Amino acid sequence: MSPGSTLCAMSEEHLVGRRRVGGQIRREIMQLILDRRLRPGAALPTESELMESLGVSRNSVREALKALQALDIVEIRHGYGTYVGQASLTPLVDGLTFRTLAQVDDDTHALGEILQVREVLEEGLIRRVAETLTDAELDRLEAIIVRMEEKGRAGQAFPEIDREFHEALYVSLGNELVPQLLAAFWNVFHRVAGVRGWTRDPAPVVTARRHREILTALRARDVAHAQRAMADHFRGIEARAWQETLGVK
Amino acid sequence: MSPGSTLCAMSEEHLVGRRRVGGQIRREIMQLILDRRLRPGAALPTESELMESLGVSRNSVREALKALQALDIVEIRHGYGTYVGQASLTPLVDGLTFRTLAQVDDDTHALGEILQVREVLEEGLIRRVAETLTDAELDRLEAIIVRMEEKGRAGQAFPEIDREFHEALYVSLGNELVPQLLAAFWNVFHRVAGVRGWTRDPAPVVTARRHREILTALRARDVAHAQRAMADHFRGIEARAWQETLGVK
DNA sequence: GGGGATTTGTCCGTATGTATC
DNA sequence: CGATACATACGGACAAATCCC
Repeated sequence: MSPGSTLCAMSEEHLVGRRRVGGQIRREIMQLILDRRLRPGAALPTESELMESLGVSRNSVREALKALQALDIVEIRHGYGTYVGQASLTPLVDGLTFRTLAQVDDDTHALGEILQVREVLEEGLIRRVAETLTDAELDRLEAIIVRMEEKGRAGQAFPEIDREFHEALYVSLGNELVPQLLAAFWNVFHRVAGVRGWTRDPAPVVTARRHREILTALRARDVAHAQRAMADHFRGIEARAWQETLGVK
Repeated sequence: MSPGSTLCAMSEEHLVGRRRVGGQIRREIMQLILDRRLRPGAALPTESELMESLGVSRNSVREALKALQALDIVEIRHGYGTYVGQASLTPLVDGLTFRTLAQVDDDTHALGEILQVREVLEEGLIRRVAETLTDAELDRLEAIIVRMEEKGRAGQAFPEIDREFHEALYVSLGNELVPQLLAAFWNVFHRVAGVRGWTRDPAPVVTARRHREILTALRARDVAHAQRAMADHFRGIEARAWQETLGVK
């Protein structure tokens, strides 16, 4: 396949002298990255070089780069250069956070939808890892839960440890997208919670116990039990969130 | 809570005369939408008005708007105005498509990860809807499958009908995020397949039969059967995709 | 259908801040 | 420290698209 044709069917020649439409320059820069096989972290041409090679002004190049930056497809370092980005799920987090916050009257519904997706995902995922988890991985989860319990006894919340647990749970899948998606949903939930001024977990000991329950089921290779424990965990999250919502109202 | 402080802790006064960093203007425009309770489709201030109210040049405003446009948070209509966008999952589709295409050597892995997430989601979702689907909804699914079978007998592929089926399957959940997420993954998969030049479904009759199997299980309220049928469906998709990949190699 | 007003799209030139060497 | 390369920002100008009268 000839370069320059995967993202856009229109060839370069047809654009000579004609004004580009929509996000044309954006797509051309993406195509440039693909054609040159640039990896995340690799340097892009400078703005001046892009101006010349694309035949557009600096402003147009910058607007396209800013759009690609918002998608985490490129990373711009002030005074240094532009580089290929990680194409992370940051735009998903930004979009979902904004959409949830925009539902000022009832964001409970939007948050509930995100929570339901997380629950469906984790319930299905834990079934898949329950049979393949090694003893070493179980021990790693054990260590994380011990830290949870310590924090819980001290009456402190542990959002980061919670996140770490769910991430460590699914490493054995070898699926890079899964932890990124879960982290994205987790971030949206906690960012919204932060903006809304919700208080920390009021009963960290209970939360730690729910995680312990999941690990116990996994050690026993009891898939059904693990799924139920995960579902209970989400019931707890829902209860906390909805209680806070009512409290604010 | 006072306006202008939910997305950014720094107050306006601290910015007077000081240069903004990173996506500051972007966040200020988002905050403006939130503060004014602007709904999707509502008109934003013009670029000139934003220049004045934010105290920055037109170029800076435009770069911020272009970034928000990439996130589908605003929609820009040439010669008309700027409007609040739908905050759809378009950026997720763009990002995942780019990331998959960037893995030139083996995109099988990246595509497989997306497929696995879709499978986990749909397997868990079908369990939830299996008990609540009404007869009317089952009849609607029936009608969709009939169209599939007609296309299949004619030897034609039916990607759009396939998508329609999976969307109709989960409307009873009342979760708006679910069909959007599934559609996003579906779009990434088929856009990559299109760029890679993969041929259409070689055996549409078989694909139609797998969908029929899902509906049969749902009519019988047989949750386990429905889950198995859905899993089989995905085995079929994987087989097709991997076969194509090997064929290209 | 025509014309004027409004708004976004593109471009140029210049000055400034920033990071690397 | 200076020199260089680069991104950031500003102001002005004109073109293109859309809407309204």
